[in-house]
Amino acid sequence: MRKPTMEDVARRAGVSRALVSLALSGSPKVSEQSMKAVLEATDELGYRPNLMARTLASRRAMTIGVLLDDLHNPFYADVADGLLAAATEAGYRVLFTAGLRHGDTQKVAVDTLLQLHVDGIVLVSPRFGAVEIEQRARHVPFVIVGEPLKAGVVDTVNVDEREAVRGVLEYLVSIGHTDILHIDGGRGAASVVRKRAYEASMAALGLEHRTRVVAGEFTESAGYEAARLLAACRPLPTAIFAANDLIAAGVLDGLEEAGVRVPDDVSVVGFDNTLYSKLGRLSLTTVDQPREEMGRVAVRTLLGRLDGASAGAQHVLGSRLIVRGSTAPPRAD
Amino acid sequence: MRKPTMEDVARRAGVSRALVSLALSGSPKVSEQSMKAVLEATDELGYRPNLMARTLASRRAMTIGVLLDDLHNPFYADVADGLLAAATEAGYRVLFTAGLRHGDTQKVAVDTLLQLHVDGIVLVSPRFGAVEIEQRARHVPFVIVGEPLKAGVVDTVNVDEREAVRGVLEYLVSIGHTDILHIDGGRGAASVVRKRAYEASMAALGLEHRTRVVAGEFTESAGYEAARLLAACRPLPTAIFAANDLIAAGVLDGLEEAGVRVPDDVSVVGFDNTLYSKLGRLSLTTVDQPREEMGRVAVRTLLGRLDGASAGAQHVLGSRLIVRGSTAPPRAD
DNA sequence: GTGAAAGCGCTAACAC
DNA sequence: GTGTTAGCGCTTTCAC
Repeated sequence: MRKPTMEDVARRAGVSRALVSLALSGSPKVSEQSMKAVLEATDELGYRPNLMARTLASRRAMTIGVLLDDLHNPFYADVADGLLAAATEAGYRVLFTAGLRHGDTQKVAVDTLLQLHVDGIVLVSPRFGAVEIEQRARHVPFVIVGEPLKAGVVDTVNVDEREAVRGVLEYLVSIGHTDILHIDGGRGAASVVRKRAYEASMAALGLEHRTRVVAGEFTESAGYEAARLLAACRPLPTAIFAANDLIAAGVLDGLEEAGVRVPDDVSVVGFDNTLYSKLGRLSLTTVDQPREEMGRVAVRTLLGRLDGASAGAQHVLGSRLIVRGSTAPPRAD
Repeated sequence: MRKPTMEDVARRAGVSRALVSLALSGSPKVSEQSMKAVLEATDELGYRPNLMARTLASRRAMTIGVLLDDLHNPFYADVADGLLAAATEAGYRVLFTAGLRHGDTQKVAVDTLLQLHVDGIVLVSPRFGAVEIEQRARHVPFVIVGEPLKAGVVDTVNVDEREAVRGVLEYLVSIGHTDILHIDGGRGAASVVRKRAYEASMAALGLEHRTRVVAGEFTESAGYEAARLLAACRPLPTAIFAANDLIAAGVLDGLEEAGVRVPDDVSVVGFDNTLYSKLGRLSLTTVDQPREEMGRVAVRTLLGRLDGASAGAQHVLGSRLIVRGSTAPPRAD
């Protein structure tokens, strides 16, 4: 069960190691005969070049490492598609890591990538802070997606969250809402940005006194819990702005169970335009981010860095509000 | 931007390379003083041991490679959680790869894993055949999850799909359905197994003449399309058994748009008990697989192989039917 | 065209 | 306790 090495291939093909190396990298200065012998030996033995040895010797891994925050959230799947497509086109491999949903395992996952000495690292919505990121970004280019950092040593790819959130609130106000509550996504930076944007927009719209935030987490069950609690309080808000679609989906669930109708009694807005928001009878008003494109831009940025570009680029892509069936003017009572 | 090596650390700490190696692996025979010097040098330089070099020298990667079929399907996220948890407990890292949703990129993804010379590989619902798998499993242990192969050189982890499908059909028949249509998931083996099981169960229940299969794919949009087509045909089946929850969710969507009510006009059953089936107003009758446990068993099996166990184990875990609101007795007309 | 030899960053024997 | 040495499997000059 010992894995065949280039030495084995060379012996079997009756040539030297160096020639095998040349042959496999498609060098033009290998005779047809040798080429054929090498290729034959290669697949008779089921030989695969050892990427570690190759990387060590050539000092290029041709690999991009990606940390995905949460495999449960389809948002990341689309970003991953974009990453994968762009990397593949450029001849790079992609290796994904993830932490467990709870706890502090994401940093460990990134360290794996770091230790693998991949050529560059993309963090998709990491749940740890700028300090820890920057201290890791000393020797390899980092691109952060979906986490609005005050970039310096890293590059970032985001939508303008403040503008997106303001768009949501302006829309809700335009159809008559004033009592708009926010369910946030926890202590992560992404959540904090949305919460701050909510607060700022409420203030800008003259609704500072109506500002209400319920603490949540980026999961469906957090939304469900929040909704169950809210449903028991009077007065109900006339609209709920959830920090993402998963939360919003949970909210719809919880409200329905409590006999609160959407959008008749309460309007609900999500964020991300994931599959969830379109699914089944959900029809969720939400904010669309160009997820795949974010992945592609991240890879392009990384490759740029590898080509010598300096760090600190901040790519801001456009988002748009998608109005569906979960929002309506408030009841006139 | 050159990455610091163990040599750099050694120089800075004023000791030899070997001692750094010992210190970092926590050997007890390193003086406190040296230990301190090494640790200091290590984080002043931001040093990370090069996993490639380490693996090359020690011939153990302490890493498990995992191919995930589709990041969009939350089923795999749960399996991944189980894999990650079990591997971490055992001191192994996990590296994930994925192919693009369409095309032939999965094999490339597995080849990356192979070339990395990870200690073992888990394939979660791979979309390529036994031949290609076995030819890759010559030099490293493989465990296949969610793909019922006639194992030999690989191990497998599955639920008894035939039994699960029969359970679905027996339930539907028991509440009065006889006209039960199946939407399949494409040409992959997993889909074929479910389709065959559907056909066999229909026959066993004396409903051979009612057997009807619509070709699909494991996506929501495939379900949606199928439903739109079906809705235009008369007579409608009284029940639809979709090959997974994504398809079923799409079916619900498509039927609703066409004015067909569920479960009043048609009952719908999915497969996987993913988040989708519980979400929002979906309430889908479905089959629950112990997803996380499947991941854990896969890792345990792999570690067993690494410990010298022979290949060919076939783990069959239990599944159960979850009845929710998308099924009811057919209308009496 | 082809082979010999050095070296990528590390571990593991083995000396001292 | 600490340093020396020989590889791990490969790429990459540089001769021939």
